[in-house]
Amino acid sequence: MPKDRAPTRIQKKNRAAILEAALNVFSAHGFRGATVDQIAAEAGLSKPNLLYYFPSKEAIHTALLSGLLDTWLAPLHDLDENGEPMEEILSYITRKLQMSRELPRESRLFANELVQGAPRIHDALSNDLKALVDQKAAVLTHWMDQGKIARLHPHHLIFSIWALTQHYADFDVQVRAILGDEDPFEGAAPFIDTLYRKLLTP
Amino acid sequence: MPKDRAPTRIQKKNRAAILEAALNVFSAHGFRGATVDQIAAEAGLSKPNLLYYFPSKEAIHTALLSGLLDTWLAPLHDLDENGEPMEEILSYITRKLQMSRELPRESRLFANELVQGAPRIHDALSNDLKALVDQKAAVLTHWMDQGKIARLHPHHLIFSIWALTQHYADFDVQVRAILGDEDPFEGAAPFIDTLYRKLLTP
DNA sequence: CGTGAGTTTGACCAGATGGTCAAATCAAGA
DNA sequence: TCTTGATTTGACCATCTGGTCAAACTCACG
Repeated sequence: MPKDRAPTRIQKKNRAAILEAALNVFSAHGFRGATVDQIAAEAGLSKPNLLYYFPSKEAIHTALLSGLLDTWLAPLHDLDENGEPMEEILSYITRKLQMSRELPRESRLFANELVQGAPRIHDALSNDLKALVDQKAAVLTHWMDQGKIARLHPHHLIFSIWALTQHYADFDVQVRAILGDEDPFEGAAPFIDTLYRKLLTP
Repeated sequence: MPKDRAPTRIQKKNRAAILEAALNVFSAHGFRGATVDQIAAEAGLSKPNLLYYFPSKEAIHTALLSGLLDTWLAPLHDLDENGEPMEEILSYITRKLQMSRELPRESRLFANELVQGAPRIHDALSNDLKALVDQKAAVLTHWMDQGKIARLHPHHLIFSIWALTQHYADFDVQVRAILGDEDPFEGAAPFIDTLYRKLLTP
């Protein structure tokens, strides 16, 4: 394992290649379904070489998840309590849907983890995520108190946004099997926009 | 393997125990993450004994999925084109949400399969499921033409119902981590009901 | 009972998989 | 160029896993 110094050119390149490959493989097959050989091959490294950069399969997975969690929650984080309520929420929704289109692997990585009980990120959920959601729920409640948006259960409002947007990334195969040639996001964007306009109008 | 005769008392009991155990294990760990030993142990059988009833791990999985698909789609199947539109749809939603509460393992079984690209049920999706959804989408469109419900993309309307209801089964850990003690379904039911009343009112 | 089909099991196997290690090779600064 | 740490690899290992098999056991029924 490399010492504690600044990462070399090669270290940077290989670590990045490994994480990129791991994202492909873990998101497509889940933790248990992914093999170190597969990740190594996709990263263009031999298995022992890969294990020179990360001590174990688990370590790769952990590095991936924690590295992506911030990216994943950024849109919610950006929800601005000083902005125009309806506009803020619709823009949050747009960004989430965009992430489902542009980062489906990340979405499925988390989906895989969650659907199997989140054995490796349970802490992050009940600490960091809960704190963030509670905070934003308070903002939503405040907007409701002001009569700016319809009164609804703020947590379930957030869940509904997650469900509606991530569905298109996580269950992509199903959506495409049913829609055929039609681009899922073409129809999803206006549908979801309409839905929340109607729902949130007081 | 037992002959082609009527199943004996023991066969019935053991097959049922195996499928029940398999549902537990597959829904919690996915196909690849589940082991035959685990299923056998949970069914109270030895591994060779289990493989006396099903020829392979794959066969158990297939039997489970195809056995449950009908159950899973029954609520949509029951959507009655001759019923009162709003009432029919809201009742469909209620039944779907109820399934998330009462049959979360089944939901996660399909979720696991779908999120990993549905390698084992791709055919069922683009044939049976697509046909059913297209047919019900036509019913929805008809109701929209009659002005009974708001005009929306029918397929995405169906997707939204799936997303909102199944979210509570598939991502149960996340929902509970955020809600704490609060019962997810207590809040979800009225939230979703309100949502669709607002959305569908012309 | 006795008997034949149905059921169960311990021992076993081959391949896959996560991980190790010493030796070989490479790269960059003195 | 030489040296030293960084990088890479082939060979190897223990364990896990899906699956097999022959032998043993049990059950239902004539």
